[in-house]
Amino acid sequence: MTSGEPAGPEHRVSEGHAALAYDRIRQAVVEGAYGPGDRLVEQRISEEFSLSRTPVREALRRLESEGLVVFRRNRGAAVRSMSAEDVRDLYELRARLESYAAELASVRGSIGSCDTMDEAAEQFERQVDRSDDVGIARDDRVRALSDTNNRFHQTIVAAAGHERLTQMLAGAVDVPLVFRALRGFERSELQRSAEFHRMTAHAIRRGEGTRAGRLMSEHILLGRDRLMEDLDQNDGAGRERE
Amino acid sequence: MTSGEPAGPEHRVSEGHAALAYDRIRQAVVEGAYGPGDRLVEQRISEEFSLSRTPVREALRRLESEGLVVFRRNRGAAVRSMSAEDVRDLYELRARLESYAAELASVRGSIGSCDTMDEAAEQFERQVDRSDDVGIARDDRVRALSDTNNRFHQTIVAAAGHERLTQMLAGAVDVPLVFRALRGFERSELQRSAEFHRMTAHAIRRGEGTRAGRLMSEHILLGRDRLMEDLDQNDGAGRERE
DNA sequence: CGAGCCAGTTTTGCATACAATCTCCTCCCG
DNA sequence: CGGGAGGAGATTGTATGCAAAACTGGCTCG
Repeated sequence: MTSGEPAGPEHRVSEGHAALAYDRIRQAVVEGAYGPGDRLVEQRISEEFSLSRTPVREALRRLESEGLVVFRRNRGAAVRSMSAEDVRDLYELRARLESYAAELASVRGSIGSCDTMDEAAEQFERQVDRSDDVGIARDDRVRALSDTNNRFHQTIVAAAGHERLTQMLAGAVDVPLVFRALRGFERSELQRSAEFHRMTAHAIRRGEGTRAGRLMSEHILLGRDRLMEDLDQNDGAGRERE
Repeated sequence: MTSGEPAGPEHRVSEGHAALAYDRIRQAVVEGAYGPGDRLVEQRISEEFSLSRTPVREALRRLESEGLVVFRRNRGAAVRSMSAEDVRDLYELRARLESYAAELASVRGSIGSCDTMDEAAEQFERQVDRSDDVGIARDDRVRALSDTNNRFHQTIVAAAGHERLTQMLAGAVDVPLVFRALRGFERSELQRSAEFHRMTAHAIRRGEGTRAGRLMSEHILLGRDRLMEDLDQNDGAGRERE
């Protein structure tokens, strides 16, 4: 191992340095610490994390395969920037994939996964109800909401029991955008999302795959519509070069 | 560059060693030179291609993200082996994605892409008609058929103009299986495929997205059914361990 | 005779070194 | 004063070295 971890065996590297770099870069991109178009220079990142370039490079290529960053030959990685059309397309793709996942979960899901799903839906609802609390910083509330939302969706995807689909959804759910969308939601919109979560979960539990799929699709497309308004207002064209 | 290229500037490395390794490993996997479960040892492969391990490793991770190989921590890469259920699931996923692509192509496709599509469909048909020729080795015929088939499908995907979808289909179309499926097709089944190609192309050209999507889906699911019979007969359970 | 364990080998995962390419800035010439 | 050649610095792409982890085989001990 390198120097730099003086004492403390609690610094687990159990998943390897590449996975660690992946997690941290991903989080930075998701939360917007690196904005669209920003270059991700291997040397700088590796110094930032006290690693060599090798695992950083590996992490970047993995993020590329998930669509979060783009590579250009001899120019390295940069955070992907998307036009409004790209966002629209991506959300429709996601809607179809998660709709499929919901259908499968209706057929294959276990009781346990249904319980987890319900639990996440209820927690989401509680967090929405408490969304007026001034005790917590807005960003922290959004982050908690985002985590719970992800947990709900991921539970369904896992219940579908389709490895390839799971892998693809990791690349189709543009987490930076979901984060941003949740941030811009009004309370009533959050409540509507919670409603869709409940309805979808209910359909899945009853094994009504087609309805579950349609609800999920509609849920995601509603989110898309709201996000598109946001993008139109704030970014104008939403196009960033380089 | 390394030694080993004494004379001749024609040895273009224009795309980089990693891309070269990617192409060659991929081809080996697709055509079955490496079978499911075979380990892909970095050292051996790099010697085989006269490269260092670095680009080979990068190529392997890329193939992993496309689902052709699997990695296990500290155990490296192996060709992915799939159960019959996995194959069934994968084909349904592909059917949905390509169905979406066909819908989009109906709306967004240019005249030029329609022409390319028709041309590929016609070539496929001609190759099917000539599939009795004894002048050509069976494997070469299948390879040509596979190439043309890929060209048809990829033209539609390209016409959809959805970058992310394109990327995903690269990982959802399990080329080894498609190759194998075509290999097992009877002449009548090939003719039916050609028929579906024509019908789908027609629907796309007329802008009837829903029909195009359904035809594409049915086309792919028919291929799946045929392949599943094959797998059931030849592999028994189709499960291979380590 | 079988289970467990220890050493040797293989292979991965990470670090580092080096060469090729790109970028950008300067400087010279028209 | 503008534009292009060229060189310095920055950054990627590839090669290689090394330590840790996993597999293999044989040995001991029950």
